[in-house]
Amino acid sequence: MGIDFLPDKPIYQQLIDRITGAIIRGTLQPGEKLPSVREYAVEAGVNANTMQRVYKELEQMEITETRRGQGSFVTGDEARIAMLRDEMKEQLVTSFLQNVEAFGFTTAEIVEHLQKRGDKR
Amino acid sequence: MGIDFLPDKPIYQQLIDRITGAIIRGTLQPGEKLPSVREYAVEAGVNANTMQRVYKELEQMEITETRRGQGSFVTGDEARIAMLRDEMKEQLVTSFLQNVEAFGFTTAEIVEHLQKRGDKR
Amino acid sequence: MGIDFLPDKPIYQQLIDRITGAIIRGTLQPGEKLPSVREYAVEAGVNANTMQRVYKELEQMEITETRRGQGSFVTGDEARIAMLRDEMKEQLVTSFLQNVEAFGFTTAEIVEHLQKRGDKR
Amino acid sequence: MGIDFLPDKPIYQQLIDRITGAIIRGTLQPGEKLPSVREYAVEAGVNANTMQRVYKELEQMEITETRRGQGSFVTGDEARIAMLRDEMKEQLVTSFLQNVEAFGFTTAEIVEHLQKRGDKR
DNA sequence: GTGGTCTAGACCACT
DNA sequence: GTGGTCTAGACCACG
Repeated sequence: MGIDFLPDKPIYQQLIDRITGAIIRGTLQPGEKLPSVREYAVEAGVNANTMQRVYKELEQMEITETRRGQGSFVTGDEARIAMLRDEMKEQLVTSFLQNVEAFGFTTAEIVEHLQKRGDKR
Repeated sequence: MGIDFLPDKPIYQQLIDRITGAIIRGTLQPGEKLPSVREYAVEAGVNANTMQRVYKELEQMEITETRRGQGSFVTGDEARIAMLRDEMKEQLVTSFLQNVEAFGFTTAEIVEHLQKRGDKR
Repeated sequence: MGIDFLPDKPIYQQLIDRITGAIIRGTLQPGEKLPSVREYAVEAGVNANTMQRVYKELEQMEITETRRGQGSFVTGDEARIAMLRDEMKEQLVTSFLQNVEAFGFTTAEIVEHLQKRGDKR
Repeated sequence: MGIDFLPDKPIYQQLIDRITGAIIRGTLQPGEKLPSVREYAVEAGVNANTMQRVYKELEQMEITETRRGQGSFVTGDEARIAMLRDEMKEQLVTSFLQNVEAFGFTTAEIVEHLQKRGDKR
């Protein structure tokens, strides 16, 4: 109980990423109920307001739905989830490539390094 | 005049990255003199305090040296630069892989996407 | 079975509006019996407590009467219904005009838009 | 000093509407600087966090831009503002018509009432 | 018991 | 001095 958060990224952002990841991965299924704000807050070891903000942003991203008095649910719209997956991948790769270029590496060089590292796991 | 900065990364950090990149790439040669704080601040369109901080941090990373009354210079220590290059690459790839895993993508899938994107430019 | 509710207005309020509308429109006649709380709750797909609250508020507005053991009935007082109709219209228009002004639109501009939209249906 | 807020609408929402209205109306010009979060909070008589939330949502709506350490500014993109104006009008009219129909009034009847009221001002 | 709003106040990052 | 994050805790609206 209690999640380890990185120091240089907002906690609420890390929580959003974590939940988004679980949905993309299928750990959280379409239509599945999320823990209540308060439950999750305790589990993650953060303040309930922080968790509330997380859920609110997830809803604005249209990847969860909130039903008053009933809780939050993963969207049932599987196409939306598939789209989200692509968006995340795109975004991940784009910002990575921006950095790669900013530092003057070639894509080939990086991919090589990447595969070496990826294989070891 | 004026650099385009990304909105969600500190400006001073982006400037550090930019200069570091130029050194790694060789655009800035070992021992070469950097522009003065004021010059560079004007050129980049940022506050002089911000630029001052950038130079200070570069010096702490030991990739530039400040000679009193003469300005800042890229370190002449080429081994240090080569090391820096490797550090940056390592760090870039590591944090990327962390994200890739966090979101449940496979390295293979990402590399494929990466190559598609990298080729087009 | 099951009514589509707007997400940002209380369900009980939407139900009150819906029944009030039916009475104003004459779909529900003066003196006519309303469905039982349970029946209507099932039909609308809401919690019975919610429906209970709806009926209670309708009675407080004096547009329905509850006869013990027999159920709820639309008031027989037709003058009351006519008055209700005017009240609703007044209230609707007033709050609309408040918004129109708050956002700096002119009444003429809005009416024009309104007629365009109203005609198409 | 201190704004009068309606009791049945979130304060932060009313503040968003108020600022949006000022922008649409031109009271706040494109590119103009908004008061700082703290200043406005004092002026409106609300907590600084509430105001912060308001500014954040305005930014998400892309009608203001935040520059770190410098404050918030109305977007300079006039097309965006024009679009916003249309969106607001559309939304206002749509929700109004929904209510009109829900209560069984005809558009003609309402427009007539609206013009009578609008003329008196 | 659920989510939503608001306040109060601390502390940090950035320019 | 600016915006951004986080905590703590109260109170309300809803089902």
